[in-house]
Amino acid sequence: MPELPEVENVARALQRNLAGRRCTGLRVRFAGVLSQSPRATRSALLGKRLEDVHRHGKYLILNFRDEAGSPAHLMLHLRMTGQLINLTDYHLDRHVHLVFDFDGLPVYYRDIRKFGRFTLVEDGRRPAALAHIGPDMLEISFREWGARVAARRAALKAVLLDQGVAAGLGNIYADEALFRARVHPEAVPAELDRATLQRVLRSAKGVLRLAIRHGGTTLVNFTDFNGRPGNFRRKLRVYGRTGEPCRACGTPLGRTVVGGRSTHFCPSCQRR
DNA sequence: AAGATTACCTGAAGGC
DNA sequence: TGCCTTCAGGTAATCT
Repeated sequence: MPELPEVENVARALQRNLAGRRCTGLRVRFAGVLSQSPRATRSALLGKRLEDVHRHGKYLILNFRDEAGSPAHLMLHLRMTGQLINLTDYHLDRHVHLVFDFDGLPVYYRDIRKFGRFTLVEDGRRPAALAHIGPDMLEISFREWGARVAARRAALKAVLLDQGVAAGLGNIYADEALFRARVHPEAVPAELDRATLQRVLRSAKGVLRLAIRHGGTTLVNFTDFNGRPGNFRRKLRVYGRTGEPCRACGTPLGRTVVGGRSTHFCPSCQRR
C-alpha cells in the first residue's frame, strides 16, 4: 500500500523521467478517478510542461506550466491500490483508468480498487484541499508535533495515523515505528513523558527514511522495465508477522485492532 | 469536539 | 467446484 515512502519514490521517479516533458495526451477509461470532468482535466493539462513534483504526506502535486506562463496543478492520491506505471511495453488491463502521454512517453494510472483521485487544484504547494492535513511527517519538528499530540487521549497509533496531526504515516509504518520506539500502540499520548514521545517521532521519521532508501514496500517503479517491487518488505519487524518470533526478544508477536485497523506488536517489548 | 463507524471498491483467502 | 463471508487499509462523510 502506498504510504509516504512509496509516494516519495513515485515523486522522484516522476521528477526524473517526466520533468521538462509536455503533457500531450490524456485518455480517460474510467472518469471516476477524476474529480473534474475529463474535458476540464484535459483542457487544463494539455500542452503544458511538467515543471516539478511536490509531495505532501501521501499526496502528490504535479506542477505544470505552458509557454505563456499559465500554470496548472494536478493533485493526486494513490489511496490503497493506485499505481503509476511508465513502461513502454505495458499491456493494458481492465484496471488501467488513465493513459497520459508525455511527448510520446506513455504513463498509465492503474488502480484495482478505484479509490485513488486526481484533482485539479489552484496551488502547487498547499492547496485549500489540503488545509486540514498537518505538516509532512518527515518535516515536522518535535516542538510542533509534541504540542499537537500532548493533550490527545486516543490510542497513540490512532494519533499517528491521524493525517491532521502529521501527514504520511499509514498502517504499516505506524506499527513499525511503535515497535522501534518500544511503545504500546494503545498508549495514551497525554500520559506519556516527553522522552517517550520524542522517541516515537524519531522512530517514525527513521523508519520512513529507511523505507525510502529501500524503495518502499509497494510495487511502483518508474525506471525499471520489469516493474520490480520495493524491497522494504523484508525489513518489516512486526507488520504481517503475527505469531512469528519478535526479532528482538523471540516472543510471539501479537495482533489486535486499534482505531479499526489491524495492529501488530510485541507484547514483551511494547508494554503499556 | 474528539473519537468511532461506515462507505467507497475489488481481489484474495478461508469455510463449507 | 462454487458460493458465501471476511479481510485488506486511506480518506471523507456521518454518527455519537
